[in-house]
Amino acid sequence: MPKPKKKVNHTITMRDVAKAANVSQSTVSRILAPSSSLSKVPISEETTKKVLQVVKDLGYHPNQYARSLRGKKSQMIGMLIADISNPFYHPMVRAVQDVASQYHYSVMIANSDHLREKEELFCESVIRRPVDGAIIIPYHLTDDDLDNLMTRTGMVISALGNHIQHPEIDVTFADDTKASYEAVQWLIKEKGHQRIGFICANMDFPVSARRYGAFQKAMQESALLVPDEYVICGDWSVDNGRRAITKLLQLPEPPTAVFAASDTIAIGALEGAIELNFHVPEDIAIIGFDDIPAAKWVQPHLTTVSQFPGEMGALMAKALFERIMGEYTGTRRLYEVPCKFIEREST
Amino acid sequence: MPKPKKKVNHTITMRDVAKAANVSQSTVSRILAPSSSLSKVPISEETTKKVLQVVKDLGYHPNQYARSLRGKKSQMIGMLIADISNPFYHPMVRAVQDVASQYHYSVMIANSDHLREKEELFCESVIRRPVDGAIIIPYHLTDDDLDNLMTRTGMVISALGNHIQHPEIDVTFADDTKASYEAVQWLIKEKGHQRIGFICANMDFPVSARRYGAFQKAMQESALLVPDEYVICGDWSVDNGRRAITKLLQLPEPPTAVFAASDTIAIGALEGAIELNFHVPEDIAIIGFDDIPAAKWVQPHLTTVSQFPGEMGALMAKALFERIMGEYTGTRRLYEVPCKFIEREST
DNA sequence: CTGAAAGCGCTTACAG
DNA sequence: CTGAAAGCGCTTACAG
Repeated sequence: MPKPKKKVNHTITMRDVAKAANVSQSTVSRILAPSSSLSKVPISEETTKKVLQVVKDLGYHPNQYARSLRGKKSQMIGMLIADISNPFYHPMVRAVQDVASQYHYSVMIANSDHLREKEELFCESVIRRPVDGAIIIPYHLTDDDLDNLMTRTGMVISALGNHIQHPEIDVTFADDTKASYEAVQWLIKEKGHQRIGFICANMDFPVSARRYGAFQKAMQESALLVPDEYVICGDWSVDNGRRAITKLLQLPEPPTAVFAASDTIAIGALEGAIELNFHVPEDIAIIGFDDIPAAKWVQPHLTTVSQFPGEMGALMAKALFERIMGEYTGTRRLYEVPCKFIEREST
Repeated sequence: MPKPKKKVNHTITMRDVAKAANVSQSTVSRILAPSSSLSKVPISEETTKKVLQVVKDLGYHPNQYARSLRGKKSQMIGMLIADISNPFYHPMVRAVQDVASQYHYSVMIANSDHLREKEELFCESVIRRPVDGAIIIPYHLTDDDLDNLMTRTGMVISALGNHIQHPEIDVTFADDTKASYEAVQWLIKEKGHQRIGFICANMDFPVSARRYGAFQKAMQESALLVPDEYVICGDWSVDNGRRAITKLLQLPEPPTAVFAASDTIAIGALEGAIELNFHVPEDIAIIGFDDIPAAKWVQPHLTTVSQFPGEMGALMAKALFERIMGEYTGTRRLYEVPCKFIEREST
């Protein structure tokens, strides 16, 4: 255990390195600058070697705040997600962090909780502490908001969700509309269901609305009626699924299948149905969405639609860094990541 | 859709505000500085009002890099965890983020993956970009490493795990040794098990070693023998649990109960056992550790030990901010968070 | 109560 | 190939 020594706390600066190596600060800077390799200014190999040795001996690390202030690069990206506790985001966050660390970038993560207020807070915080780029999953933020952010800070943006139309923002999105449509169609055609319910979060979420639209389209194409009581909105929680299924199963004429807009909702529905002594899938079939790890841990294993958030995260990050590094400067690119239907035991 | 306008990108600075309000930059700074409320220097109410109005009109936000460079505060904390994809950390990360945002602080998260190399990378990155404090879950980092970090950057640290002994680092820890001991004892005394296996990650993890020690202690006190084959180490994954249980159940004399050092391992064990047509808990009882959400989704619902990572995160963050704010400056504080045994159906 | 000035640790034209 | 100097946007003694 180290004994409490007084804090000398003499920060080692570039000047110290320069002094110790008998060169000017400019020279040290040129050698250490991230752009030094591509720099026009050549440095003698001898000097470089000497300086690098001193840097190592002193354990010097350049102060990033000074760099950010003086130069334009912050070596940091921001990431705005809804909620770090949502399992859907984990592979995505992890993928982004991994790509970032390849570039020696740090990631600052903020949660919006789907609240406009917190999304705006994020914008403010990247204005105060400009980042080189941001990966954003916008719910309330509009193209104009993002445009404002970009012109104001000069940062580049990579977004999730094809409701973003800004000409300079790369967009990655899951083809969940098609996947939802096909899943419902599968319930009808392959499994012979006629009465199908739909449980989702609030329709304010583009996601909810998209999947609801797809659900309705599939039903209508088979000339199937969806009574109002068959559609229940709430939030993304397990509890919402449990409450919803309880309501549905107590209907005079309950549905024989349910399409849930997320696995957490579906798992709640599964639990609720079992608690009410219904058999899944015999009495009631359940389809989820996302394929979170727990989907294959529950009994019966959940039929669901896999979304590849890790892949989406990697795509967003790659697109972002291509722009940050100046490797791409054109108009927006669209990355569609197909979903995959996974039949398990709950249907 | 906003049309591509050329980037004027004139950063609004404090000088702009000063000019517009007809005061000096110093005055603007005094009014906006985070410490302004407690500042010794008084400002006339009129000036304050005028400046604040201009700030609002211009949409000015102070540049945090300049602040960090000039002053000592960065308005940012670092957080080092093993892996953001591990469900155990989610409530903890979330709690930390929530406390931080109350103080208008941002959180920079880094994953160590339990790798010394990545833990050192974290240290380097907070030297380059000094934060006011850090929440660290150290595996390889020693008291000396942390001491070095503190004296070098002046930051304060709050850590998880009572293997950290540094006199100035507040430590939060779960009482998992006692909880493990009691869980195993419960299997013996209440459930009458004599042959109990133990599955964990690598013994290099203090966590593995602690829980293994507690397991052995409980067994020995009941004069129960633990054959070497009953103890299987690997990693924290579901797969490890599945592989381990397969080995255990194929032993000539398999255990009748298994204590898994994490829920993910336990869930793998559960799946593996069921795949081999064993009944849980009749043929083999399984106890996990952590109480991740999925513990109550699997069938049979997993008996486990709850760990309250959210509470631990909140405690660590609170302790940290007390030091950052200068409200506490004394020697290290210890926060022991008791675990809670949760009997469900897998035992 | 307010302002002029120095300086935080860097990068980058400008000179040589 | 290298150095002296200006300046990024702030905060904070130092003066008044």
